[in-house]
Amino acid sequence: MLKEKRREQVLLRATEIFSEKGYYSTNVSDIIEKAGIARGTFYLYFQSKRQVFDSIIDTLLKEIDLRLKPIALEPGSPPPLEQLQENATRVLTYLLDNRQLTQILLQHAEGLDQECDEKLDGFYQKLADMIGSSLKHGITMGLVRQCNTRLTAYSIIGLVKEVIRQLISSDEDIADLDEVGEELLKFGLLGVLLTVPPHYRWIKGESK
Amino acid sequence: MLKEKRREQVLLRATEIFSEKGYYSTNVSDIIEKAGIARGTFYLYFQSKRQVFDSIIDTLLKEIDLRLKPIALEPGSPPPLEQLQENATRVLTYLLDNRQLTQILLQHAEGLDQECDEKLDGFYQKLADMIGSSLKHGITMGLVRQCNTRLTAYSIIGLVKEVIRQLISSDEDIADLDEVGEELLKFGLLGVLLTVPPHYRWIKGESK
Amino acid sequence: MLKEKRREQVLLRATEIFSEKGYYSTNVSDIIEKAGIARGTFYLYFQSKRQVFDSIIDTLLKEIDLRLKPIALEPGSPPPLEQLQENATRVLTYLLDNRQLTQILLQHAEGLDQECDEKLDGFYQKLADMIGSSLKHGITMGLVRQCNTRLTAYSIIGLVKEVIRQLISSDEDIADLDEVGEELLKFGLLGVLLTVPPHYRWIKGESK
Amino acid sequence: MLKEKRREQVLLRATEIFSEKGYYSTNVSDIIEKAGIARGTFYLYFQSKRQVFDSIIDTLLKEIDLRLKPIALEPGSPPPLEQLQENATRVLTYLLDNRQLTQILLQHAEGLDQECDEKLDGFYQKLADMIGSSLKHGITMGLVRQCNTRLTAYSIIGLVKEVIRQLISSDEDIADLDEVGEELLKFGLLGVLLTVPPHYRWIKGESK
DNA sequence: CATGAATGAGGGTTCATTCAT
DNA sequence: TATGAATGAACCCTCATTCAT
Repeated sequence: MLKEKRREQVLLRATEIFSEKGYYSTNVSDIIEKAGIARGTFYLYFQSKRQVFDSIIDTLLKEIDLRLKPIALEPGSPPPLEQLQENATRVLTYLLDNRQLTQILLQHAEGLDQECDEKLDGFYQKLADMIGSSLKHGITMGLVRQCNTRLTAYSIIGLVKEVIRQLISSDEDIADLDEVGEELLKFGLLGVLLTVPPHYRWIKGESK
Repeated sequence: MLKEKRREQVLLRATEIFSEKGYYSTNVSDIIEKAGIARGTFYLYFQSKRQVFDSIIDTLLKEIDLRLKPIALEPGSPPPLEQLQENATRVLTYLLDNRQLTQILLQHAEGLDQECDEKLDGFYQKLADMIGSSLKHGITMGLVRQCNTRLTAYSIIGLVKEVIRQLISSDEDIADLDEVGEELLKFGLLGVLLTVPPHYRWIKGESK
Repeated sequence: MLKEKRREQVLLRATEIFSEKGYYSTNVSDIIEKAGIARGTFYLYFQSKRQVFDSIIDTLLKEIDLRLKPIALEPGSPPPLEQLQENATRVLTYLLDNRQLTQILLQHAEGLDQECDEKLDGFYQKLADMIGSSLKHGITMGLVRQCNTRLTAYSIIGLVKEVIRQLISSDEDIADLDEVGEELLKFGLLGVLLTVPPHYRWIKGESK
Repeated sequence: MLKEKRREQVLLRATEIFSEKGYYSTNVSDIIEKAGIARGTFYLYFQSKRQVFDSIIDTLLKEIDLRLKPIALEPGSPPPLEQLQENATRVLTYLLDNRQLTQILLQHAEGLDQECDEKLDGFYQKLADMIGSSLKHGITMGLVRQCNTRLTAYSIIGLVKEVIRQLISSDEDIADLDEVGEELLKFGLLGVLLTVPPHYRWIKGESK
């Protein structure tokens, strides 16, 4: 449909500008100018400037969601870790293929206002739940060590977010995405230590 | 001096509001109302609304910096990991004791505009360098496994940022900060695996 | 075009107010109120209050310029003095037909700020050059007595400016513009003396 | 008296700034800073910023007035023209010795607002009356040709104002003030023509 | 559907003046 | 008398949104 196409056009242009300047520094004027439409036309397709931003965020979150398949635990399914990594790969590929969207998500959406924050919180919580479940399952299976799964899940999310932020902010094409993925995975799975110290409280004489 | 005290008062109030509503949604009117001063008085202490925000951020970054002592490597120094953890503890304690400041740093400063982003980038880069150096040193000493130190450093930063964000956004008093610290440390050091798998490519038949 | 017409409307109203109150005492509120437009509309047609003023001045100077035809010296041209007087008549008629503009030029533009002063200086300098050239030509032709042409040119300009200021400030319709013109001309050409005194230094025994 | 001295100091400094930036662009801050006094102190000596300006103008007009001696017509007095020129010399010397004051008078006072304009109008009118009387007397004595004395008086004032403006705006020290005076005088007395044309209507076939 | 002129609430900032010390 | 912190009215300008064409 033509209407849908036009709307898409505007969203595309708006994404460019939002990703560069953020929500508040982007004017409707910027958007309509770049989109080549009239002021009034803009309001035919969107109710407000804010709706454009929300639209972009919603689409993005949905796209990420689409790439997150629940970990199948039935016998015969691929190993859970493999499934987890496939999820990660799908999402990361999408994010790196859509840098402007990712930029908006990581730099401009967070802290925008309460409404937006709640939306993101919900999303990350869902993600954390998913990761947490996998961790719990891993623990049950004896693969994963005992840990606070919620905390660990958020650690993983934060770790990935920060690295993506870095990858994106530097304009360099990611030389070797696979290497990055492997590094992250190793870090998440193995930590930084070369060998696990023989006794656990090796740092200082902690009582706990 | 009295003048300094007044300024501090305004900064305190501004911090409250900025942390709640972010930079753009906060009006000078909000600040002066909450601070109980007249409009003109505000501009007696600050050149602009933006300067208030910058002042807050700069102070915060400086306070964090003060708590980051370079890792001493001389013989007789405490173990590097212990020093690293002490740094972390000092910073985290400060951040959790000043939730509003932390909220501003993590939620509202990032993506504010190019200038602010560059400031933060510089700060995190310095932090990453510090962590990276420690990692390199650990590798040399045979404590830390081979890894991309820069990537790993940013992973650690991101991990900590996200967990703090979570701790702060939930209004609950952190039940057991020590536990959180230990969990993070374990995750960073050991990863999530219970045992290191015997052969390295245990996930799927990767070519690399 | 409609847009141009609206702009003209605003300029007209602004001219009224500027001529009465000067630049600084005129508010944008005054202008939009008198023009019957909304605040935002004003900035649709002008970038700033200052631009309105500049626009008025620029147009005025251009209109004056249009009425100043260079003195033609080719054989067959009308006598230079006649051309000069025609220039003067054209300009004066315009100025007296547009009293508010003239008021702005003579009372409010001068001393507004450096930028405006430079603009006016440039204009008057050009005018002085034109008059100066005519004087030089007159001297060559034996019509005009030896004199400092630059000084004399500015004298003429000042003389005219002041008289116009007077004509305009009194609200009375100029009874007899022709008479005024002739008086000015006579004064400029003949001075005030009835007869040239036989010897030059007739006032007091000057050494020079 | 000390109080008077302090006040004088401030007026001096204010004169500097007003002459450079004009009334509206000069802040009380500028004045007190340059005068080295506190904000409150300023208002001990002056009721308002405007009063400072008025004070300056009033003093200036009074000083000029002091230098304008009425033309004595009693037998035995010096020739009126000589008296007139002495007046002019006294005033011009003062104005050129006090360039900043003159700058304020000629560039910034005119058009400031109605009140100030009326004050100046009054002053110039008085001046014009004085010159006009002399002219009338000259006519009676057969020295001066028939003319509209009021118009001619204002012509003379305007002529002098403009030339002074020029002399002052160029920072150059006036090389030869006497020469300027003589030029002006010649222009005023003789006009620009070398010889009076034999028949009066020499420009074009005017009916008058 | 499309346009773009018009709107006006609201924002940040300035600055002459006051007043408690 | 001298100070300078405090005041708040007023200013210019922006910009998301509306609406007549």
